[in-house]
Amino acid sequence: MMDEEVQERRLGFAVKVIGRAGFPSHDPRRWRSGPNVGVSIAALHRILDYVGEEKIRMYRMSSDFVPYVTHPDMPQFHRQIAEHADALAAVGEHARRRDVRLSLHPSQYIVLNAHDDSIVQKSINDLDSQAELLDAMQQGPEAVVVLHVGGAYGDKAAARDRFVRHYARLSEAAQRRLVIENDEFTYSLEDCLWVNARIGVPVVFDHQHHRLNPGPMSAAEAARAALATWPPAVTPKVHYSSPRLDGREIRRGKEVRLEVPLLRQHADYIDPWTFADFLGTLRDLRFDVMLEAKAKDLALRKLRADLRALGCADVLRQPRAS
DNA sequence: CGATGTCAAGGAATC
DNA sequence: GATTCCTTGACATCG
Repeated sequence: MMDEEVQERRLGFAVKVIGRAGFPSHDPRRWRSGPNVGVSIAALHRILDYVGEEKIRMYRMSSDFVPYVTHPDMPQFHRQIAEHADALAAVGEHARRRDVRLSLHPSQYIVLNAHDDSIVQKSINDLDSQAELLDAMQQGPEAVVVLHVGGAYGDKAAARDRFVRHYARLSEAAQRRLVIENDEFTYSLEDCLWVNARIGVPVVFDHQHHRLNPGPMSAAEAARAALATWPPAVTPKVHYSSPRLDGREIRRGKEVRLEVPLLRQHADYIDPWTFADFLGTLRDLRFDVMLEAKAKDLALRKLRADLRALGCADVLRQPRAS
């Protein structure tokens, strides 16, 4: 029966618990109040208890988990990971005990392929720190740091080359943890595969980004190509979201138009039919699915319930590890 | 106490 | 060159 559990695909959600009150993701206080990773660790223990109850086995931690840890003007915060090594190892053990796969996704300000070297160096410091955190939590190779390739700066090929060059400056830990994700505007899945071919960094397939910024491959083909970039011993993962369908009406005299950009945003919940169709094309492959929906853990719980109600919960089953 | 302003950070589109 | 959006919530401060 252990084997049956292993056959269930992991579904995950990002950062914020909204299905229950009183589960902050980290210590959110401003620097004047002396925020500390110890508070974030206590918060994560609570979240792990919650996801354990809900049988959720994947969770993206807040990228602000260690407050101000790389802030250039605040060296007093820079040693938190070393100072809390024991507590970090303990919370990491808690996650492993519950079989919860952890990940991190640095914010939009982390741009490894920037022109400005001060931005590059700040980004490297942040990525090194995020990898150091997962190492301190003694997580296996499935705990990855997910990053977009970055800006285009009017010359995508040159910017892509810069990503490859700057990657070499990351710490060993950051290089080992880093994976890249296709984005909705600039770097398509093909671009990510190009980077993978150069430096071996695995690719997270983001379904909605692929639909918004597609190449020649269908979603299923693109997902297969991305999944193949992962080492055989590491379960890959993909990102899945549904578009916001409501629109804000803008009235100008008699004319009424709808704001289209909302479509690029994440919906509150996941459309179970399109989700099931997509997973149905990949039944033979092992991978986890990170859901990106505004309703977070509630969206995950609702998706599971919806798939059961619609009779397609079998798409959450996957082949055994080989 | 409720309302408002603020938060470390970048890129790109728009004007 | 400057402004705004992206997107996010809750801290922090003010009235």
